[in-house]
This record gives sequence, C-alpha cells and structure tokens, in this order.
Amino acid sequence: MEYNFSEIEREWQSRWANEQTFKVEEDSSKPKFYVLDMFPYPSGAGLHVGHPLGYIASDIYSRYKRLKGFNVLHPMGYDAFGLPAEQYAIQTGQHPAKTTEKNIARYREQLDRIGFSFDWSREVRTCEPDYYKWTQWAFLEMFGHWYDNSEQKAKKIELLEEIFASEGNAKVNAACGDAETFSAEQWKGMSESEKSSVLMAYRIAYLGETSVNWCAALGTVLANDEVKEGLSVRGGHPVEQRKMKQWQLRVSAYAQRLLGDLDDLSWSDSLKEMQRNWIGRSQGAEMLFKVFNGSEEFELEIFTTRADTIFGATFMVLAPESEWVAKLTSPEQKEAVEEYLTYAKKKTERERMAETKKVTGVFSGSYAINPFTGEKLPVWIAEYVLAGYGTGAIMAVPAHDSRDYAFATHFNLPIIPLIEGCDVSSESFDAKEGVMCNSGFLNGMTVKEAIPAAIEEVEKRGIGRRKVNFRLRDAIFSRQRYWGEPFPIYYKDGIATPLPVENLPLELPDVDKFLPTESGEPPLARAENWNFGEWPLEKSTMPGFAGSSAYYLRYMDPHNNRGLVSKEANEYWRDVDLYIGGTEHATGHLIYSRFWNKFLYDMGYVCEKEPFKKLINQGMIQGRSNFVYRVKGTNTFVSLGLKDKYDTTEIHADVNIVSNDRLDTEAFKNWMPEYKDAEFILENGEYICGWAVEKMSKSMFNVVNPDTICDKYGADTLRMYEMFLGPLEQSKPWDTNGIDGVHRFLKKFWRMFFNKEGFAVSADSANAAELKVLHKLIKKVQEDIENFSFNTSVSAFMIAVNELNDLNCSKREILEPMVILISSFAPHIAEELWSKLGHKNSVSFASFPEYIEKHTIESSVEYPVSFNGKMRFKITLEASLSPAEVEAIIRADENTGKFLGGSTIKKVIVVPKKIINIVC
RNA sequence: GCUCGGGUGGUGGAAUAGGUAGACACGCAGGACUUAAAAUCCUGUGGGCAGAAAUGUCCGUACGGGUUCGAUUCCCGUCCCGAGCACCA
Repeated sequence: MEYNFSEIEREWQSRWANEQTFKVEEDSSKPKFYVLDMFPYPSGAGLHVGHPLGYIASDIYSRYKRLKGFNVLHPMGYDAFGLPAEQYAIQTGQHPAKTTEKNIARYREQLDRIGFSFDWSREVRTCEPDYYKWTQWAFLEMFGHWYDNSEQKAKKIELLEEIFASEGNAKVNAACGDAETFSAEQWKGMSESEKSSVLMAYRIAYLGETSVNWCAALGTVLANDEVKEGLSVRGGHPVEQRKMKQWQLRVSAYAQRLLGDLDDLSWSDSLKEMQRNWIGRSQGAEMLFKVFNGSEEFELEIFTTRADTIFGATFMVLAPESEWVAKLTSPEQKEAVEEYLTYAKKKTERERMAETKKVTGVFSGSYAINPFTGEKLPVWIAEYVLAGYGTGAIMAVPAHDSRDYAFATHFNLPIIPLIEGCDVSSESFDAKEGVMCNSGFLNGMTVKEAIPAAIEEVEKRGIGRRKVNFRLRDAIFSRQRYWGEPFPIYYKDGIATPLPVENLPLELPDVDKFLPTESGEPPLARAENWNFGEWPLEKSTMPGFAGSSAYYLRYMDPHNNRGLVSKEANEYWRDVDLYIGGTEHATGHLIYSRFWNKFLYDMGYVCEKEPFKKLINQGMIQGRSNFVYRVKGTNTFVSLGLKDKYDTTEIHADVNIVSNDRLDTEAFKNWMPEYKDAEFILENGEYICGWAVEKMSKSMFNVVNPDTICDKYGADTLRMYEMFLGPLEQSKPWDTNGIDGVHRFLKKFWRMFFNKEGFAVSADSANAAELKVLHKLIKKVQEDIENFSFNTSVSAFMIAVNELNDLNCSKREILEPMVILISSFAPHIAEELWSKLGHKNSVSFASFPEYIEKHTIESSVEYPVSFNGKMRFKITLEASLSPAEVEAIIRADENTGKFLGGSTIKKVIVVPKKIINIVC
C-alpha cells in the first residue's frame, strides 16, 4: 500500500480541527508546560519556508512534552498592528483592517497545512478591541504609577501626591525627569496644571519633551530599536533627531532589574550579551568641577568611569545640546559657539555616524578648575559628547581615552600620560591596566586599585559620588500613525487625563484617509468627533511593541473580559517555559516584554518576575538562488560548467523550476515571455545552474512556499526536512536538494508496516538485536529533543529504520513505540499508523511511559576507568546492561591495570596508540 | 574599534567532562529489476602512495605554535567568515 501523504494529512488535519484535539484547559492534576512562538506579523507576501522553522521546532517540543504527560499550552496568534498594512492603505485606500484580515486568513491556511498542534481556541489578534483593551489598560496603570528607587518597585501616584502634600519632594527617591525641589507648602500652592506637570515627571508612562528619532518619510517618531544606522528598520528611510513632546515609558527605571534578572534565564549567551550591551550599565562617579565664565562661578557636574585619571584631565567638553553651553559661553566666543551650534544642529544622526572620525568642536571661553591639581582647564563644546548620556559633560583625559586623544591632537591640547611606561606619542592608552604615575596620591597603585581609591577621595572631599549610569533610555511610546492602539487619554483644559477604565476599549475611529493632516497632525485628527465629551482625545497611537508586550499573558486566559488574565489562570500557567523566535527581537520586544511583565509583577497582576524562562533563537533561513548564464547579445543560455568559454550575463532563475541545480528548460521557456525562444548549451544532456546564498526575496526568485513542498512531499516531510537541514539555532540557506532523502525515509518507514497483502504487523516478540535498535533510538531521540538537537534525531530515525530493515523486522513490539516516538516530528503518518495498529485515541496522548519508558535501558555505556593509576581510558560497551552490570565487568585493578570480572568480556580491541575498546 | 559566535569531504552536516574523524543525508560512479522510464534495492565514494585484489601505509578538522601517551575538542598567536553594538566618557 502506497504512502499517500496528501490523503493522510488532509484527513488528520480535519480530525484534529473537528475534535479540538489540542484544546487545553487548566488541569491541576498535570504539570503545566507553556511553549510559545513569537507570533507573526501577517504580511501580504504570506509565509515562505523560512518562517515555520521555529514553529516546527516548538511543535515537536510541545508534542513531545504532551507525550511525557504535561498539560501543554501551545497557542498562536497575530501581531496585527503595524506599518506595512498602513503603508498599503495609504497607497490603495484599502482599510488596514481589511488587508490584515485577508492576510491572516492566508497565514492560517498555510499554517494549518503544516500540522501544528496549536490550541486555536486561544488565538489573539493585537488589533481586536477585545485584545487592545488590555494594552490600553496596562498603559493607564503605568500612567497611574511612579517608580520608587529605594524599594525598586512601582507605586501608586496617589501615594506620591500624599508625600508631596506632607513633606514636599526632597526626600523622594524616584525614577523621574527633571523636577525642581519643592516643599509641602509650595505643593499645596500649585495650580492643577502645575501639579499635573510635576506629577508627569514621575509617572511610568509620561508625556515628555525628548530628543526623538523622527522619520519624515513615515511621518512618525521611532524607538531606538526601530532605527538602524540612521535608517528606519521598516522601509529604510532616513531618520533625524528632533526635540518633541512624546509619550514615553520609563523603562530606564527598571534597568538594574532587567540586567540582574538576566542571570537566571536560560537564554543563549549571545542574546543575554546583546541585552547587557543595550542596557549598558557602567559604574563610575559623578564629579563637580568649579567653572568660571569670566563673571560668574558655577559647579559643573560630569560623569566618568575613570576617576583614577583625574590628574590627566586637561580640558572639559560639553555636548552641544547641553544647557551649560549658554551659561559658559563667554562674550568673545559667542559668535564662534553659535556658528558651531548651528552646524551641529543641522547634521542628521546619519551624517554624524558617517563622520565619526571627523573631529569638530569650539572653545566656550570658560575655564574649569581641576579639583586635584588646581590646573585651569579650558571648557570646549563638541558633538562627540552626547547630551543624553551621563550629565552631557565630561572631563577629557586624552592620554587614556581615544576620543579625547583625537580631539586633543586636533586642537593642540596637552596630553599627560598617567601609566608607567605607556606610550602615548601616536595613540591613547585606553586599557585599564598598569601602574599609576603623575597622579599624586594614586602613584604606585594599579589602575584597579586606583579607581576606587580616587572615588573614595572624591567623596571624602565632598566633590562627587559613586554613580551607576545606564545606556538604556526610556521607550518612546507615541507614533503619529493610524494603524495602532489609540491612547486612552484626553486633554482636559490641556491637562493629559486618563479615560475612565469603564470606557475601555477606546476603539480606533474611522478616517477618510490614512495620511497626516495638512497641518501635520496625525491621521486620527481626521476622525470625526475624536473627543471625550467636550475634550479632545490624544491623536497619536501606540507603537508596534505595545501589543506584543503582554500577549503571552493573554493566551493564558484569552476570553476574560474582567482582566488581562485571571489570577487562577496566571498561577497555573505562570510563565513561558520555552520561547522560540528570531534574534531580531533581542533589543526590542524582549526588553519591552520583560519591562511590561515586571511592572505587572510589581502591581501583583502576575506571579512571575520574568516572562520567558528558556529562549531559543532559531536561525534565519536564507534563500538559495539559482543562476542561468545568457551569452551576451543572444537568447542562448550556457550550462554552468561551460560558461567560462563564453561571455555571459548571470541571470536569476526561479528556484521552483530548478531541481538539484538542474534547470527544467521547458518550464524556463514558459516562465517569462522573453525566454520563450531560449536555446540551451547543455553539458551531458543537462542544464546545470549556478547558485548563491542570498536573502529570500521575490526579486531573487528564490522564495519557496511551504505549500509547494506540502503538495509535492507532504507536511511530514517538510517538518522533518526543515529539522534535518542543520542545527536549529544556525542560519542556513534553504536548499531543496536533500529533501528526497527525508521523503524516502518516510516511505521506507511506512513500508515497514505493510506486505503485499496490506497492513501486516507481526505479534511475535522481538529478539535482542531488534530491541537493541529500539533502545538505542529511544535513548538518542529523547536526549536530542531535550537538547533541541532535532537534526541528529532525524538521523537517528533513519539509522534505526535501516537497521530494522536489515533485520527484516516488522514486529509490533518494536514498531509501536517507534510510531509514538516519531509522532512529534511527523504527526500525520504517526496518527495513521497508530490508528491502523488498532488504537482509537490520538497518538498525541499515547501512554508514553507504558511504551517507551520500559525500554529506556541504557543500551550503551561509556565508562571511564583508571589504568596504571595514571591514564584514563574510555570503555565502550555495546550491549543492554545496567550501570551496575557494567561496573562488575570492567572494574580494573588500580595497581596492575588488569580488568576484574574479565570473563564476561567477549572482545577486547587494543588499537594503536593504546586506545582500548571492549565489546561485551 | 568593542562584544559574541563560527571555519570539518564535491554539498548540508555528525562526533567535543580529550580516546578508531567524516555518522546520517544529498550528489556522483557502478550494478540489479524494467522494452524503457519512474520508483525501489545493492555496492563504492576525504586525499596520496603501493597492490590484480583483499589490504597496507602516509597525510588530513582554516594557519602557526603549546600542553598531552593521545587534540576537530583545551591553551597562546595569526588569518578569514557571520551576528550584534558603535563617539555611552
């Protein structure tokens, strides 16, 4: 009987859907396991074979855990708000909701064909009001709270108002923007509007002026992680810096916790490292320098991580945007400084980056006093100092900082070396090592000793203090766009006021066009009556990461209309045990989600402080393009091996008409009209194509649709082949060349259950050799799945089937456990065989221990023993033995090196170089 | 520039608490079945040398050193590729 995969797959997919096989409920009798994929943005292009890679891996793991007796939550949904749908809407006038709906339907169709065990009853879509109600709710919670640094916890804003009313803000240690110190009396004397602007500086979701990434082409601001190399990640449009009033989330308040809690997560080192870099903790000191502008004296605060180099500070530098610039510019320098400021302002972020090597700056006319040497230090203004980091001012130590060095050389400022024996004649000595010199009381200390000693001295003199700085900035939360969550905020007499919770969700209104208004207002300004009562509503919408920040919580309890997630559901499912997704979210979604979760944790809404316990980054699937070579000026194409004999042009050929790099020449002629009359110069009767690894995209004609693979080979083959392609976490090109091998394997496996008459599985009991194959397989596959080494487990199946074929084995005792084992990888064929074996239930819930665990005897034991008291040998025993039995056989006499109990050893191989293998 | 990965046959990749490198698969070559093709099955397949053959032997995990009885694996240096961050003081 033939392996008719299309019929089998169609039948089982509809049964799983009809019987809701994978629907889960909270069940306290079973341990929970939560497996999550990063949900997709449903783009118009549909899925290509690269997209499901992670979904296949997570599905294999989910099915495996289900077999192991876990109650597995494995949901799927759509990150449905976003720029592409809106851009498409602007171009075509079609409502983004419509295109999104259509794209989702297409995605769902494609996903269903691959045979995933998702619980679709829990599907979420971020653009549905029932869903974004809770995104808006979380925003209001953040608006209603402030962050207490002393307790490292978010607290209610009402509490802050009480503190202000009773003692002012002097003692409040909060994460906040600039706020003048005031007393309780002053607070009470403030107007509503003044109070509101003070409180705004403390809120976790706040409206504040900040330098933002403005993308003119998209007409909106972008978060730092949405900008790469000065261009927008979506669309690649130029981005410039602008000061604007925007909604922001005080992510920076959580910097230390986001950093610290990283240690306990099972994430890859590289991903953790990326987050650490992004958070960018640096420990140093803030120091006060006396500055004099010719008429007035001030104290200028700077930040440094190298307090030890204070004796080498020869000048000071201010960021052009620093508020100190105005105070410290002397009348003589006024013109030069203003000219420089104009120059710096006009530069876009992109130009700045392109010119990082270019040294620019201007002298302010003021001087600072080095508190340790008493030396007069000129204060400069230069764009290499950033306003947003530290205090926007630095002490420059050219001998030991390469940027200061470049500046000092350019403007001819003094350089004082501070490390014994270092050479600073051509470059600075940046390493934190060596012994200090020219440094007063620090002389003779190593740098490591000098740093804390210097800070201690600074603190003692009362001119500074220890300080930790973070690179992580608050997240810009407004977008001047249409297709996003509206803010539940209205402006009452100009004061930002939260919408009452009972008015949520605030639904996205209809507009006539999706463009900004003529006056530059966001598209929501076009909506009719976009007001709350008589007051205008906020016209920005929330960014893409808003909806994806808490979706994993919503899956736990997706239909709850009283809360984001009920306490019961949350306490049962707790956190994501396994999260699979791309590394491109390392500094975006994965930071925001963790922040969002920690905030909800502080509120007591969720019970785990981290959302994603284990995280695997699947590699990207790149495209593998094929080329044909057209002889210049003709319509003749020459095969790869002969192309050097001609003058040719390389042209992309559609990979779907190429198989094993052999071109289907007839299909090629029909592919495009211009090739209709193409002629070919063949080698050995075939046209061989060239190939290259490129991004998978339409323009390269290398996009492979999973549907095509399912039609030709079936979903089970697709699933196993994607795993077989290589290690999950490695990026690799999609290459259909090897898929026949996997398909052949499934056919072979299928045939093991049949003879000429039909389905035939023997009831005879298995012999030792057959059991050995099974045991080896069970051990290997279980180990591999636990280690996410799916490619080697596919190999293990192939080996087992080959070995059993050699043994002519078709015994139920062997085959039945194999069906269960393979069901994670190839669920359709497994279900079919399982039902042919006479089982009524789905193989997904087979009694795993009954079949598998009774076979998990160690089939091969590697046992180290000591020999001559010195050397260690590895002994390999190729038999089904318990560790105790093994020990009885191979225990060696420490002194003589002779093996005890040697009578059971059948064969001892001593190969050259004294390696010993023993076969029992 | 800094950080983190990674360099193994014609190809994708196995094997690292150090122990017979190249599992498995693709491709290729030869063979069986077939009028033929497809499908299926069998054999061979890192390189050099010797041999009619079984086989033997030397060289081989980017390159150069080191530790070790023994290194693809550990250490030092060099080169190359990929990813991330990038004036963060």
